[in-house]
Amino acid sequence: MPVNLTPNAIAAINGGDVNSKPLVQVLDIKLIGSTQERYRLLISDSAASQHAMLATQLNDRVKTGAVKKGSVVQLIDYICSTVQNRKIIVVLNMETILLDCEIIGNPKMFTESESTAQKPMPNANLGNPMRVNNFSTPNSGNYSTPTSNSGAFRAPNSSTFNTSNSGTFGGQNPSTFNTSNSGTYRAPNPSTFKAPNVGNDGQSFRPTVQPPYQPPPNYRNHGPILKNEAAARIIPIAALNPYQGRWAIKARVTAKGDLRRYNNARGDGKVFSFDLLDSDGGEIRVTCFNAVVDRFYDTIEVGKVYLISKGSLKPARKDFNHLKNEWEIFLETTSTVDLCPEEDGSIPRQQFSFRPISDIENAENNSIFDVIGIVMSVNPSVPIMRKNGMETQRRILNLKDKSGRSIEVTLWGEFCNKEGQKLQEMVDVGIFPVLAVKAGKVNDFSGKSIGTISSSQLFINPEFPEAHDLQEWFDRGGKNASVSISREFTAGVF
DNA sequence: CCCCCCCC
Repeated sequence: MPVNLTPNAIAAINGGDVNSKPLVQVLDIKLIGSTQERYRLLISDSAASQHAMLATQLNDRVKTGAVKKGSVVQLIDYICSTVQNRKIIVVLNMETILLDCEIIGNPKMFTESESTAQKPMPNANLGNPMRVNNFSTPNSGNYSTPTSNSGAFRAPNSSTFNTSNSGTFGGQNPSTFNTSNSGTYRAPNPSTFKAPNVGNDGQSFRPTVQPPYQPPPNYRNHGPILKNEAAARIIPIAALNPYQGRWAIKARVTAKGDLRRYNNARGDGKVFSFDLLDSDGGEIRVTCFNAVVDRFYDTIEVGKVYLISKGSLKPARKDFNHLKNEWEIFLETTSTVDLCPEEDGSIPRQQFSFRPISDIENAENNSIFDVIGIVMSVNPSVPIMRKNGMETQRRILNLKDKSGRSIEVTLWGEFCNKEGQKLQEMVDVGIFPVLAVKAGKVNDFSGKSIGTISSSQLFINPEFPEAHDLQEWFDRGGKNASVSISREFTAGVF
């Protein structure tokens, strides 16, 4: 991951700076000290390097592997002092931003002569002029077009798409739409399509590490701020780990699970989870229990962007969590969740990895798929009594794609009354809408079908290139030919 | 700390 170390940081610290919280890289770590165990680091700002003593309370960071050779760290509390006529940096507190990183730049050992010539350290981490951000388009919350829409969708302006190898930018450029080879692409925010085509010049990528999180104005200036409560830097979700002290992430909610109550040997309680995606494509599940549910459940809305900090990281249980992250965040009462009211076009609404329906034929039971197809028929919602005695809604529809296969899609719960209802109304008047299913779960009861789970999302007539291709295929005759891979062909109105 | 994702 690309990182910009703070330019001139070493010289600035030698010149007395104690406030800049620079990003530096750890080039080396040595255990020293005779009476007390102590670590000496060699730190670099990519141009200059210098030795630094680690405060002993941070020894565990080295021992647990939370910081190692190559790590990019943010110095939080530090001071340059002279020991035996040599200047040395003492690191009192720091955060690991990236655990592993190639050596950045070609740092040379810092010398005093440079210190006299030191320039003020630019506050490079407090803002990035390259950053393309903050489209003012309101947050629409979903891609769905209104029911009254004829089913036609507006093809996005092709000039805002980058169908070549845009991997260099990692999808960070909000105007970039990476549809290269893997079949994975990141659905841009709708506002992206209306944005001017800026930043494709190769100059506009921004470092992965983002500016420090500033608390909302109404929480500022409420008495003195303790030094260790200074704003945590926003880091990529992909860089989160349990050994990190303070962190903040800025991410969009891509899915929100229902509030569930449980009763087990440990007692009873309530729980809900939601899924996050950030501008670097990192994803992670967040879970809240009991009092924390009360605190955050109503705040969290799908499609909105939040600044989140002070949660704890636990290993993700892969059997219950399909997100690409080995960790899961548990929020606590001290955690903060702050809505970012301004739309951030750099964070996609979803990342898709569409697979042809024909692939599901041989897919493992319970595997998770993203599919996109044309809705051929929609059955009415029916109440289903669950084995635990709770009633829920079920609605089955039939989805067909260019692979020439169709499949039953089972909507559960609220999906029946929201998207399901809308889809039924469209099909009832002869419109065959495009439906994208994010994170559907494969079921193999008598043939294959796919069902919604709490992480699922449905998009009706989305403005994706795939949707456009599908519609064309459909109009050219795809409408009339397909083979179902589900147990019964849901004979519909076509 | 949950862990349900449902039905035939």
